[in-house]
Amino acid sequence: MYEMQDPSTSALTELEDLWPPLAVSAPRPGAGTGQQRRRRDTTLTRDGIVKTAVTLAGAEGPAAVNMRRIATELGVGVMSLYWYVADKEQLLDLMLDVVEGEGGIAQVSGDWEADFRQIARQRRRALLKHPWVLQFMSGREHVGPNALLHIERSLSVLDGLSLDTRTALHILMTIDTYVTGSVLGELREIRVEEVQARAELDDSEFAAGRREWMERLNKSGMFERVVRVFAEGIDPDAAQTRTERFEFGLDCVLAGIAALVPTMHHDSG
Amino acid sequence: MYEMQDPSTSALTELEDLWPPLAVSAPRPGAGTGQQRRRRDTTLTRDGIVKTAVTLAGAEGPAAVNMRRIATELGVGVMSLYWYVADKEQLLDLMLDVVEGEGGIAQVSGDWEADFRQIARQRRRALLKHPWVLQFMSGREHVGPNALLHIERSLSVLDGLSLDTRTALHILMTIDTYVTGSVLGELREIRVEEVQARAELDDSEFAAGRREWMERLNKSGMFERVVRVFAEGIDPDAAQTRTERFEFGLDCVLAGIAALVPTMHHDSG
DNA sequence: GGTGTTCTCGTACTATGTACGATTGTCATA
DNA sequence: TATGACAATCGTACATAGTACGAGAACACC
Repeated sequence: MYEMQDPSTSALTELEDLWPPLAVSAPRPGAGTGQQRRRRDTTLTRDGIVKTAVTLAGAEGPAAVNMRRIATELGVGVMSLYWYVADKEQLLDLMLDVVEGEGGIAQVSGDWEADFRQIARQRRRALLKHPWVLQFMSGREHVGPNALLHIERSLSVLDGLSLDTRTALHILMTIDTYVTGSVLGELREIRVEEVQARAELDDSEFAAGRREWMERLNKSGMFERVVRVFAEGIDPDAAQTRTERFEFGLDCVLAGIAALVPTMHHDSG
Repeated sequence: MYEMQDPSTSALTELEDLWPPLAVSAPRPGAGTGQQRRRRDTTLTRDGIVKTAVTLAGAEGPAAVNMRRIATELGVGVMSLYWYVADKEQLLDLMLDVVEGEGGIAQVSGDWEADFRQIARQRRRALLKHPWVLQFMSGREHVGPNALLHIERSLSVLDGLSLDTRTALHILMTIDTYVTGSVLGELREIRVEEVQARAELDDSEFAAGRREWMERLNKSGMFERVVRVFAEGIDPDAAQTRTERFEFGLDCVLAGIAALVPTMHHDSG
């Protein structure tokens, strides 16, 4: 299933004051600084809470991320968490930014196409490693410090092309959009596969249901091509196929950008 | 805010038996067929429930979609819903497929690039019109009949290129991936804008907080380019910019595909 | 009227997030 | 060393979800 991991939240504390206003207010005065006040062996800290939440999400899925469970995991009372975290929303924001910062900062080689390919792959890897991220991300703003670092780094890749700012942003978001959407689809596929695998254990009924479904689709006459796709059978190496597909799409996007760069707005400077 | 709308769920009933097994089991025997049994003026039906839920989501956002509220809206007891719908998950699946079928089926012109552009735009429009869809979609499989129709139609666009099935699927998913990811980002932006607009009413504090934030970013020295982007100011016509950006990315994706088509695997037939 | 099926829904249980406020440990000062 | 202020902890309680259970009403057919 998932492997336990030890998320590095080191960057979290030092960048703490780079969060936008209203998003992640600092903990109550003096909280999290750790040292002076301690009454139990395991001092509670915001980082500790976030780290636990991330680990928990990775190990048992997003559903396990609830305040009571986190508190239990840390051996503290539920409401103690609220000293360090305004509410669950804020905790989720903090969790997301941990993942955002996980990959570290890639080197910029000067070849923007290669650089973007690298960045895109790394981001895909991170999102696949933490399937819960997209679940929590949908519908959140998320401009934590590590997300900003990601943007800054990506913008720097385009330095050589002297594009104007808006165009550069378009390019970034186009790529990021592709990666996000892609992983979203991949995770959906993976989940479906898991369901199938589980159902195929007592396969008779499931397989029969599925066959009957295909039958109905076929009879309706409206799904000629879809039926053909299904008939080709399940992919023996689905993961490999997904990677290929990702690379394929990435090729398309990058090739498209490369083709259009000459026609783009350039910096007037 | 949102406008009330009357989702056309007509296609829902006739396509009901095209759902995959395990996903959306039919309602209890004879339920939803409507006619014979009625005891109150407003006969409860599965379609009616789904339609109400969709309208509710559009009018008051995804948070308003809960069983008690839907029941109230229909003037029935909460548990009555469960005669027609296995659980909330199933209801969400049904809701998604309503939106999926909303745009109707586009004509296929023969120019695959133009056709895909059309399909992509239509899908974007649908997703922007129902912002709750992506919220509910993330992490669901969703292969309802209307989704299948969408796939079938898209596959038919590629008929002329005689690509092998897998490659054709790659292309579809690349485009769909782009659209999904794009709208995901757009909605996030829109939500942020709403928050800002609301906060700018009592602007002093918000503006100050924001200014201070930029200050901190600037001082850290790590966000040269990001700060420059922010400094350029907020977009006066954000919606227009988003459309431009969408079209820009779509151009990139399509251009990329066009460039790579000659190198792709083709049908052996 | 009797009987079985279809449909309705009140009640109650199980999560959840979190407001409130009592309580306790710690430090700076008197 | 005593004391007051503050940092931090957490038990209790409430509101809002989904939904299991099973009693009963309405209906069809005999």
